[in-house]
Amino acid sequence: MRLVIARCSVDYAGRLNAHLPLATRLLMVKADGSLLVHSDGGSYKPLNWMSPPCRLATADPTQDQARDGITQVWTVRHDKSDDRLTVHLHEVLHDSSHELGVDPGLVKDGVEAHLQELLAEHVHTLGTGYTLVRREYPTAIGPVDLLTRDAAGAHVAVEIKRRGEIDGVEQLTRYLELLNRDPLLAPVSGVFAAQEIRPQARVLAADRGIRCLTLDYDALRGHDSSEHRLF
Amino acid sequence: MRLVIARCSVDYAGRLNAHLPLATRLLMVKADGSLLVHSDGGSYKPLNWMSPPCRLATADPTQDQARDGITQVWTVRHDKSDDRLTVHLHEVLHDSSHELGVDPGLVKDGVEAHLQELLAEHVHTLGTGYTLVRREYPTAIGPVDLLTRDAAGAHVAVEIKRRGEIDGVEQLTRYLELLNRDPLLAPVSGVFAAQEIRPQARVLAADRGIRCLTLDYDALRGHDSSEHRLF
DNA sequence: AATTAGATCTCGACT
DNA sequence: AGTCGAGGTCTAATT
Repeated sequence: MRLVIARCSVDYAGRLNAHLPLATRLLMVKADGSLLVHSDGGSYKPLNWMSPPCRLATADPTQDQARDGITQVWTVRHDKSDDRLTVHLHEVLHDSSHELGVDPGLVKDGVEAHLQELLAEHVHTLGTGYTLVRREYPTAIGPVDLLTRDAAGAHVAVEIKRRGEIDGVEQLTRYLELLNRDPLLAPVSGVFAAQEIRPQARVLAADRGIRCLTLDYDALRGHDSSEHRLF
Repeated sequence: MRLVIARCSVDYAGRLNAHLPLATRLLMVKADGSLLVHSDGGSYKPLNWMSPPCRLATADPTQDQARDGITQVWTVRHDKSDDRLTVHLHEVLHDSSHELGVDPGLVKDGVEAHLQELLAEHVHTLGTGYTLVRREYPTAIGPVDLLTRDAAGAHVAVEIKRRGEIDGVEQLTRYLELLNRDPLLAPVSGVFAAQEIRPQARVLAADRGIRCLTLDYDALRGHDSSEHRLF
């Protein structure tokens, strides 16, 4: 990885055209030739970048460019498309290279799949006497996250999201419509379960006769009988 | 901006839990206290990060941690949530700080809205005798980019994209289906206009009887009567 | 503050 | 290789 701090202007041409006026920025050249242009604020997204696979070429300025104070011109071209990034460097304030090696990568925990797993394991969270029929119960338009029965034996379909938004309620509605056509299952009611449920989703769920359930991930995990931790 | 190259492990706890095993990485500390952890590959997304507003605290290792080879412990806490990022530094290979100043920011050009504006202005690009009915013609499922009439007075709906892909053709198909139900408009034909049209999209468009039109952005802009330039 | 739609989205899974 | 869905999505515009 090469790190360059430089006063520079940047132009991107590809899916759109974009221009960065002259200012001091970080230029990060990764081992695969990709380039990131970062300012000293904002979020994790660079101001400008070129994704791999791509190639970086550095060139001397033309006489005209040199007269304008440009000392180097970098051009990064994408291998597959005609996207290109052009950096005009005026002044290099720092330049260092570092050997990083291959990264072992990220280990994640706590995604939707895990919530489903946990809720399947602790189906009593839905209410006393609930039992699990199966996870990923298949329907014509895709699998329902959980199919359960309540204490009275009536079927209850559960849709699980990390963040409960309106489209999740729509999805569950479609499942319920389909499941209720099956005389062996009907009547099937619905539960919309999520760590956080948006007000609008709550309103729509209420309108559709769907119950909302806020999940406490840590509490569910705390009672996890298998007690398997990723780290 | 502070740039640190270090052998480190990283843990994130917040909306999910994630762990990065010990390896050499770039730690970028921005002026607003935000932290980005980058490897020497991948796209512009960091392996791990903390977005502003947040605060970075550095601490000495405990005796146990020091015994494990940890020389510094960084903790970044988000101001508004309880998200936190913990970095255990084992070996610092580089450490430099740089004054970047405020960035003037990105100037974008060539977005879909501008293409639409230009094509509306130069509706003859669609063919001789074409006239504009209106931009953003409303339908039940959303506005059609352009509704026009050809030289013979027949209606033509136009969908505009920067890059024409298959979903754009699907979108236009749905509009055409709807517009053709209106006896005052029918028959309505379609034009799929984009700077670049993918082969697959071309095939689907042909199958649906939709004409494809490749837009030359520079040419359209060159004839722009208003001649307003962003830069 | 909440919501919506777009992104040079990125990223992973599945076909 | 394409397609689909989710993301610690992020981001900006609009209500």
